[in-house]
Amino acid sequence: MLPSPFNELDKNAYAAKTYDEGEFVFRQNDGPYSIYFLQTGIVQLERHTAHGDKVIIHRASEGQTFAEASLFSEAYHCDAVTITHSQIIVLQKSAILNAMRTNLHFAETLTARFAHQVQAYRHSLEIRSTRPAIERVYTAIAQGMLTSDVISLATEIGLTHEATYRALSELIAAGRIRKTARGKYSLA
Amino acid sequence: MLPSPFNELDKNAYAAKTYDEGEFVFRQNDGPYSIYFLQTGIVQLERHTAHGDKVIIHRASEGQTFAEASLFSEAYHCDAVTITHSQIIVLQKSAILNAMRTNLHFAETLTARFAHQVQAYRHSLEIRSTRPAIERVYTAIAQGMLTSDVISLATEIGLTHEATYRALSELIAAGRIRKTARGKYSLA
DNA sequence: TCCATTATATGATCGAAATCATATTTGAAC
DNA sequence: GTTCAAATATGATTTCGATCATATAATGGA
Repeated sequence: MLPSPFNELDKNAYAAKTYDEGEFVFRQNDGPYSIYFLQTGIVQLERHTAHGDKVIIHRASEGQTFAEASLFSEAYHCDAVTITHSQIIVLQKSAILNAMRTNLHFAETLTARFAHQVQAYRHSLEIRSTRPAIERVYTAIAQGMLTSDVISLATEIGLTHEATYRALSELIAAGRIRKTARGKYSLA
Repeated sequence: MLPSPFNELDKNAYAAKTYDEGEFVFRQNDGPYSIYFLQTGIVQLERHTAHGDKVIIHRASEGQTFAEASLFSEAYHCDAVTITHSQIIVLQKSAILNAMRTNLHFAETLTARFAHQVQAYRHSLEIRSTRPAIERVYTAIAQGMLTSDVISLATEIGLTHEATYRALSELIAAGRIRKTARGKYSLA
């Protein structure tokens, strides 16, 4: 349920909590006390500038952890607000830091998790910079990114699903991919 | 010169190397032996699919490290090719893993580095998804992202410099920002 | 089984940003 | 001081993808 290495933590190192839409999970300059695993829902991380402008830093979605960097800072640097009703596992910062210091395997697995996330985000940025859309979709198919449905893929690569469906049609017409089933495609 | 915590490594844990344009820094399925700090130049990470398509995973630019995730894998999963003549510091994987296991401070600083990179990439993805361009540029200015020149900012936020200059003009016309000097702007 | 919802798919239109072009300003190099 | 390159800036045009619309097929629940 919890992603590795957090599943190795002692049970009392974390607790499940539910939040209504619009609740604050934490506030800028608070704590930081915890990092978070979002089981269901959406949480938005926002910062307020000196001029009062709201800046959205990140939108966390289901299955993601957030506020990891607060493990290494003296305060949260943004607000976290639930956009929908959300179920969140709250992981004690102190417990994680302690596990990092006393459990070499935990420490290494956590570092690996972050390193792989860096890799994945770089990849995401790269594919989102691929233009035009037809090449972006082709690249995504070539990499086997169409694992669930086309709409999810579209979101992942930063296109509307309409643009993605159109690109898929054009790729078929050009003989570059084949349709193997409804919503399933493979390279020609 | 080397970003923290790599500057704490023993001198013989790394070595500077120069590569001509088009040279391979490493190849898919090799090693992995090392991670890399790119001092000057551009390095492209590419993968080849079963169908022979080249997929660009990431373009590393000056001042960045790359292939960090290979610390935790049994082989490089892509090729690294220099796009321009490049100066690279090659850091021994074994030395880094050793430092992680024997030096708690090194381990924690490395984990923090990755966590902060995750945070930065999430932020980058978020701002790049901000539409229209004028709001993206405003958000960037509000966050103080214009630290060097407009062209660099444009690249950072995923716009052409023309679009960025135009957005800046419109923001001035709308009274939302002020021009403080050539190429310098602040919130109105 | 029927109904509601979601995914798939394509058509039409529009607008935003890329592209191409050009001028000016500035700073660095010689 | 002059030259050259790079950054700043704006204009004209085009194109790509977003948006809005609509239809069908599949899926899950009552």
